[in-house]
Amino acid sequence: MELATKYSPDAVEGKWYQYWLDNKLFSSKPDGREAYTVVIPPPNVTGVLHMGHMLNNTIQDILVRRARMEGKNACWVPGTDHASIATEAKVVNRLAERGIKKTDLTREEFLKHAWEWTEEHGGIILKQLRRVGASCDWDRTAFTMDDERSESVIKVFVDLYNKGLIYRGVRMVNWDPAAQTALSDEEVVYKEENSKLYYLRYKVEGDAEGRYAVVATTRPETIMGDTAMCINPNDSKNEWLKGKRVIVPIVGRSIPVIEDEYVDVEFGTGCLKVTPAHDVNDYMLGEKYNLPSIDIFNDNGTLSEAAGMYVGMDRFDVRRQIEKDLQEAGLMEKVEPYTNKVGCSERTGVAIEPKLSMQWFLKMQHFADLALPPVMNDELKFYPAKYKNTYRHWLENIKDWCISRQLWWGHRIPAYYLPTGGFVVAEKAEKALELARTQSGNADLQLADLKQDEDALDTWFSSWLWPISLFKGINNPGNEELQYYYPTADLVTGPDIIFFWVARMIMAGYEYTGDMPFRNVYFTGIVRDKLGRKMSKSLGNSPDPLDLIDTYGADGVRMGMMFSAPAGNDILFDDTLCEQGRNFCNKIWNAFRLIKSWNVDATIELPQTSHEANLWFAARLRQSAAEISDLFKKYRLSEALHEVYSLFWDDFSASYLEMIKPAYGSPIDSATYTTALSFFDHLLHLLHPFMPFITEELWQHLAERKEGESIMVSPMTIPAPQEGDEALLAAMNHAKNIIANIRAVRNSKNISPRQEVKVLATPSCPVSSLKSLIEKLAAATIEDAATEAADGAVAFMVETTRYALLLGDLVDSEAEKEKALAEIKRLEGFLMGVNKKLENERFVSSAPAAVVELERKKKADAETKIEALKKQFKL
RNA sequence: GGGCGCAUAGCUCAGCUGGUUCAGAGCAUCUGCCUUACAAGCAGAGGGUCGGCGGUUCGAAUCCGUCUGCGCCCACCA
Repeated sequence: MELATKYSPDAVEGKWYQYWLDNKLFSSKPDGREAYTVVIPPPNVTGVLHMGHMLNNTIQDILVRRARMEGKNACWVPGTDHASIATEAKVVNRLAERGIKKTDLTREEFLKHAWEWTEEHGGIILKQLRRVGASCDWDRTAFTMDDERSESVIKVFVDLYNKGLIYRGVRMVNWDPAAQTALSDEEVVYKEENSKLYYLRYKVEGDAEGRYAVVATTRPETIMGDTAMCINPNDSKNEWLKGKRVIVPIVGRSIPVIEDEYVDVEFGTGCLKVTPAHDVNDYMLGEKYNLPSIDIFNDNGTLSEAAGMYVGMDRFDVRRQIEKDLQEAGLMEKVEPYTNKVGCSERTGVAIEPKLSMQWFLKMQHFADLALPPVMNDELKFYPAKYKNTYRHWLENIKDWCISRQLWWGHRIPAYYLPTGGFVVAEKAEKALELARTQSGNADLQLADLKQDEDALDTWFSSWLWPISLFKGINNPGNEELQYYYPTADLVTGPDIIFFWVARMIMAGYEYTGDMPFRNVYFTGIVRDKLGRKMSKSLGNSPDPLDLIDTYGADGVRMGMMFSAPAGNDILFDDTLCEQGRNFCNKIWNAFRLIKSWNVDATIELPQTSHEANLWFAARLRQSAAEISDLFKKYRLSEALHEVYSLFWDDFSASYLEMIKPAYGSPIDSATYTTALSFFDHLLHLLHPFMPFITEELWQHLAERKEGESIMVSPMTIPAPQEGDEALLAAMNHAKNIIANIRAVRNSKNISPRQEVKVLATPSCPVSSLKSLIEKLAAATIEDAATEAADGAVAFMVETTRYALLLGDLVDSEAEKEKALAEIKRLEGFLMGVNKKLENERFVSSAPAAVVELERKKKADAETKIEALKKQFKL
């Protein structure tokens, strides 16, 4: 088949993905091979692919494909997350567009809409992942709210409740007035905001002089909830307020002045208003001093009846209004501009309201104790390791996890309330009824008498089971699949969800399987634009990955992402990187076209230059493959890619192919041709994890393939580096230097290198002869050069080629000698240091044996080197 | 406020236990080339007191101290 001059991704990518699917090449079943398992960080079921997904899933695919070609049983499990708050918000919005309010619907009706939405939009993102080339085992596709996963979640809830780790209680929680639900601490993000600091006058009750205390606050709208004023007992300037009562401005209520060292003497006036219902610290003071608590807000952020004033107004409108009213009443001392940090909902963006409410909590200390040691002692590795610190800090200061959400979209809490008070927790309603009857002593109790808790569980309460529940490990502990695939190998995710997800999966892993959920965690960076800004919808600086794929091809975009994606570092994404990726595809394509264009003539003898080239590139390939393996082990994927890139471009295309290339129109000998094809095959294997499509296409062209064969599942067979490789590589470097010299001379004399020269020097070639040859070549016309070939000392041929190969030791000039002298001097200095180190008993006895050994080796190497140099230059 | 990390070419970064990768790579820039696989290409060139200042050492991009400037995480003062 004729190959197009330029590579066209469109003609290739869809075709091969379908081929892989048709031949079930992604699917995995337990067998005798070593398992390599990855579970996808489940994207939101209704989400669409963005650059973050692109990066994350490209990395996973690279790891999975590499493992597969290494002969492992690779299993990448895809799935989606129900993302309760985000999805529920989207459904609510859509209903609103149709004029339907959530409050007008029953739970069942609402859920019907939500499922409709999920089925309509769900899985779009999974389809998009196929365009990226993701080699997931699609037969295993899961959803955090499918039957298996839901059962697991409920089972775990009941189990933890029975273990006494889940409790219900009134606590100050982060309330999202837009979503009207509680949030966990992790779902609150602090944003800097320019606001004002209001100084309010609290008149002292019964003070003859009419004096007042001044309180500084950023939230004057909460004064209706004030139940005390607090001063620091050591604050001399407020000493006079001790034991007094003050009047809340406008409200007119009399409240006590209490004393606590919590109050910062330096802030504002040193007087703090205490609103136990609406501030975490005030709540603590309220508990300590037994203060009443007045909840002045409704769930939607408007003022409640309890406030007594401004009822029904929004909290921010009240702030503006009360500012005016205080001014008019002469109760406002002053207003200052003030920058503070306001906690906002991660999902809806509105300012969260600290609110007292009844919620479900999970005790975390037990889990922290389980999850900290394996990470700290590197049983479970983090890449980059710096995140170990972050992880430790969080676990050492862990707080209980608020797991209930006032949402309908999610796993409903399996708690059932008895008509007489109290509740029972059970997986199924029938079981709950049984328990309820026992608990209440009322055998006539009916299902209808029980009322199930209205709340749903935090989304992460299902995600934390993901690596286990995907293999049915909760409902069916110790089953065959779980034993085979678990623990999974690598988790690839962003550092932003280290607490939400990574830490909690580790906890659940140890709790429910007694083992880690994954052996390694690779933290990706955040994808930013080339100016370093986070990609966001509002900035409009986030390209659509699918558009990029249309332009550059999936392989090109994957290359673009990986070119600059060191683990844990943010990546500054730029389209030109994809362009470079696309160009590389074309380079590979053209290299293949060249090889395929040659006619083989079995009667031709193997030319000496080609022989040397074959030997050299084989050595280079072995060396490079070993290097790449090492980089993969260290998860330095970007560097591994650079290595493959340069191996293919610089060494294979620019050097090797040029060396073996026959004259135009001439045939090639069969030994070289076969060798070149085998090199190409090896290179495709090295490239495949990064660029799956073009490598499959070319691999299929490389030889006759049977239906169902694929590079994807064909093993990588590059041998390990061998004795003598280094000498070959050194010889090639030497040859390149000589060529560079020839070119430099030609360039300096403005001689066009239209026709270049292939030089072949034997090891016995006298250096002096070579030097004069270089001079002559530099000036030579083709005819002159051909004449020179008659000289027996150096054989060379006129060719249209760009490289030469030169074997043998050719170092001999004065300049080289000087360089050698300098080198000897440096080595001697080095030896001095090493000797000192080795003579130091403390070093020898305390340093690890391997380190001391290394020092000895370095010393020996240096000595040998000096010896060799001296001998060579007769010093 | 507490913790972690970063600063090397115009940009993005490598540089491991101090010397044997020691000042590097890719991109960008500039120069010359439509050359018989590839202009999505080829051949070259320029560009850095390794953030500042001190210290340790025979020797420092590398170790220590300090200052400056960034980034991230955690906590949060009303």
